[in-house]
Amino acid sequence: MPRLNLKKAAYLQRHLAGKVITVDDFNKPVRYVGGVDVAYKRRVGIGVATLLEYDSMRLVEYKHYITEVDVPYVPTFLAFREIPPMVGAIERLEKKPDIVLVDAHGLVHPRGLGAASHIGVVLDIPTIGVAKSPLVGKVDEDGYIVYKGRRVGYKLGPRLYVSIGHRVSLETAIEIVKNTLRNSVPEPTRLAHIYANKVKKEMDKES
DNA sequence: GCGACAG
DNA sequence: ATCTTGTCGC
Ligand SMILES: [Mg+2]
Repeated sequence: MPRLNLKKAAYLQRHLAGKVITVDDFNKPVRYVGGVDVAYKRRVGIGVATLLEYDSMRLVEYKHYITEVDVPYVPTFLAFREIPPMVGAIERLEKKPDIVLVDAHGLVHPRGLGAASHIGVVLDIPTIGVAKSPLVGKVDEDGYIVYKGRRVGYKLGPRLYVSIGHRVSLETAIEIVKNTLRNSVPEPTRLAHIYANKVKKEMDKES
């Protein structure tokens, strides 16, 4: 059942954390921004990836990927639960996003590898972590999330925490997320969340 | 050792 | 995140 060896999982996270790139390394100017989220129906995960035009925040396309999820949710190990459905959905996109917003933390993590960074390193794509609640660290007077003496993220709102995922600097990540806001909520992940739940409800009718 | 703890 | 319908209010 719980196929998750926390000992090995933590080791893998520390290993991959060393591969996280914290400087801008993506196509500029950004044309397409992606967003990913996952909804669940029992043990079935429904991952959704959206792709929007950066300048207009208009949805261009979105795809979903359904897969069985046997890994339980364990704080700081979220990636092992959500990466499969998220990756499946991202790979189904016809166009490729220049950077992807992930509904989770990136560098704001005990071992420096939240799900947003984990996905970025594994797929080698630029990512940004956009979480709705804190995980670690303290917010200083300027809004930066400080953890172990390092500025790992930024609190953009009461329910919005931004952090480096992969191949992007914190300042650039903050700027990009700001440009995707609609009523204080990142549009790419907001839509991914909505579509994931829509697919889920379709499944409810049947089973 | 105790408590916190993304989604 | 999920379980779960209707209902109050703009
Ligand atoms: Mg989510």
